[in-house]
Amino acid sequence: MKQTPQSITVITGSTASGKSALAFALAKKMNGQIVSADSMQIYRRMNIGTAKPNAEERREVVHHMIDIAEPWEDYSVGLYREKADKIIDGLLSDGTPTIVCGGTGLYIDALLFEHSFGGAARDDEYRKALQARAETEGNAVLYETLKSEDSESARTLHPNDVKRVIRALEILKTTGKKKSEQSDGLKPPRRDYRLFVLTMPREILYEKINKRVGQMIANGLIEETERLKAEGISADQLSMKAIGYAEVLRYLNGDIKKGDMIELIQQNTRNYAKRQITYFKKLRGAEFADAETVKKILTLETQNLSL
RNA sequence: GGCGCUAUAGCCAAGAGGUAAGGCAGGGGCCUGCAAAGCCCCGAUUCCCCGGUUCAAAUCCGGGUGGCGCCU
Repeated sequence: MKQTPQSITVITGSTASGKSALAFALAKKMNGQIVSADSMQIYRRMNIGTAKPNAEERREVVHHMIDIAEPWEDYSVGLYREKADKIIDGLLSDGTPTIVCGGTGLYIDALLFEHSFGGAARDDEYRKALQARAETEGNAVLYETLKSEDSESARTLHPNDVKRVIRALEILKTTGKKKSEQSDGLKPPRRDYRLFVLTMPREILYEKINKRVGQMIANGLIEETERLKAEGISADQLSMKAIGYAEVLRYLNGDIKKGDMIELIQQNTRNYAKRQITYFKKLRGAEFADAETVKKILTLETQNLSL
């Protein structure tokens, strides 16, 4: 992908890979703005655990797609793309350098490539019904149903991946069409982009993660979670499934000890980082490099651009 | 020094004459409106070492080594 004025720079990487700092430095230098691609930083009042840029940073550089939802709301990729798209189009139209930064692979995927998302919104009633059926009759039964109606989609899913089996059936019901028929196949790009994935040796990354979790606790993650809990936000809400919050909630309920809580957060974060990396590998056009290298590449390019 | 117990994967751990459960950590992967979620796959040709008994030993016997406990 060519770096044109109409092109966006995407900086991603696993948690603790240093992407936020790099994006910030870059935005400042280029006088650009940042569009976050993070499924948890969208929630207000969840600051410490999501490693959200602080007030100072947000004063210096405009950050979009942060604090746009309440912790009790159910956000989704579809909503994200809709809103982020408008912002990006706006920025590009008046020539503002646009930097997308975040670690939610699906969000970046949705921004960069065509996704029909089945053309169907959710149907909570139906989902609940199917969920109940899976629980009483077993995952296999539900899977067989999908198999008979949409064998194509069934083939790409595992019977135990109930969530997706349900979604495929949901699409079938609400649109009358098979999910497999609506898939976009090769997923053509929908924007000009330059996509960087920040890398670092696994052991170092894990060390950084472990350290950062300790920092979050010291910075008041427990207190922040207590405040959210006092607001009435419960563990089954999507926002509270976020790593850090989920474990602190268990600690506050007396289910686990503090030491175990910290270790659990660290471990879950490590596992998550691994999953993120797996996702990034399949993003087309991704360039993998360590933060220093990416910084050098981008610095050179922005200099060329301003000439 | 004597006596007792113990030794199985990076860690925890089942096993008790018939050909090495499981969990965790770790690794690989999937994903089209909950994605920090959800889901799938992968570790011991070998049980501390040496010898013996047996058709057959991680399992029984003897010796050695390490660990734990007790005694003097």
